[in-house]
Amino acid sequence: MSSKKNKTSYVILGLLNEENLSGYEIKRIVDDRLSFFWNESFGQIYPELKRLTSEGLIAVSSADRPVYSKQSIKYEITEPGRLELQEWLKSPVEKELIRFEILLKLYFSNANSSDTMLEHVKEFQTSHLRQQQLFQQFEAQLKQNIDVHSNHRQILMVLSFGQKMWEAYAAWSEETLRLLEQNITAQEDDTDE
Amino acid sequence: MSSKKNKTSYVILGLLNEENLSGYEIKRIVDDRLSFFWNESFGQIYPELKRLTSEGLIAVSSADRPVYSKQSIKYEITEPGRLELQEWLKSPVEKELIRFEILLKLYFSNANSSDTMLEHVKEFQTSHLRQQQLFQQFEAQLKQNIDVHSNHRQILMVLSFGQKMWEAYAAWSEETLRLLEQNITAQEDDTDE
DNA sequence: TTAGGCATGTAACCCGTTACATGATTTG
DNA sequence: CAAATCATGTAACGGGTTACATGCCTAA
Repeated sequence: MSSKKNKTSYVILGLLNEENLSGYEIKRIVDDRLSFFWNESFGQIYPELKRLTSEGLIAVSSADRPVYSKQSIKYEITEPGRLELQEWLKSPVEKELIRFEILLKLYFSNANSSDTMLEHVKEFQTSHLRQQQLFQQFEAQLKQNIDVHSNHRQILMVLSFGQKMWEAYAAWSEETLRLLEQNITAQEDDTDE
Repeated sequence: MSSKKNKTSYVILGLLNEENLSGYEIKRIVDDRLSFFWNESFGQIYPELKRLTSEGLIAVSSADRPVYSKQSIKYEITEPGRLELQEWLKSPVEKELIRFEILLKLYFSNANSSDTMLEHVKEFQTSHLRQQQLFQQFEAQLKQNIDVHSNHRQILMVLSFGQKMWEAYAAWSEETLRLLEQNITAQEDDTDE
């Protein structure tokens, strides 16, 4: 009911809606599966778990917490929590937040710094290629045992977004590397004269 | 020298490196030309201008501040400021920051909320199409009077990134809308039986 | 003359990361 | 048994948005 929560709370509610999890597990799932478009830190997750518990949107799961495994605290979503999640799903999507430092640097660079930018773009290219490959494994797994009754279809749509982004990154990297190399050769010809 | 400044300071230094500007003009330029991968608010710009001035990296430009136009304060970059900018250009690029709320919602949605998601994706599609068209105008302008001696080439590389992203957004939107529509029809068939 | 854009600035607040602290459990 | 990983949590700090306050200037 008391809407306008921070996004971390919805990440928690969304994940708990599927299965009972501890704070640590939530962090791992976000890192493993959502990291290409989202991230959370422990410093957000743990306090938020307490807050959501005090508000009754989630609860410590006694079923998942047998005496012999004390150190991990699993949480489960409550009915009010599910309602809150559904309401958020329907609310308007906020504009995405994007900050590409590499584009900022490129924008402020000039012909003289082409060699520096070349290195930056190369790094950009390889790091994204690595990330893309990791996600392709996950995608292949999902596609094999697709379950119509869970949200596998939705997850595939999300991964498809990532896939298209990475393709765009790759195409841009190659194009830009070519252009920067041209700049460098042109520069060298200049100084030769 | 005292490195590790916030990003706002480099945006300011980068823009002042091209021409003398006021805080208000800086904000407008960021909104007009960088908004697809960066943004700044007045609450960051004005205090940062003061800080950079007190550090001697920029200075109030007396030349650009004739008595008759008092209300606008133009700043110019200093030599130490240019050095600081060059150092930052060479430093490693920080990983980009991305948060797509629409993907979060899609990830946590299920077959039952396909109609809601359909609306969200439609909104996503049109808003990006609008933005893309605005930037295509700017790009066309730039390409006509390309100046080799300023950083026009670099700006075109940045715009090409945006172009490829928007193409990816468009392709994903269409693909996803089709899939969601399929979900909805399948759902209706289900309830018909 | 009044509305809208130009222009600067501050304060409150929220968000988010990082560093730190602590301890249990597992594995080589 | 030592190192890595699992696990929870807090505090400090810095980043960044929003709201607010103020006033000038210009064009309908």
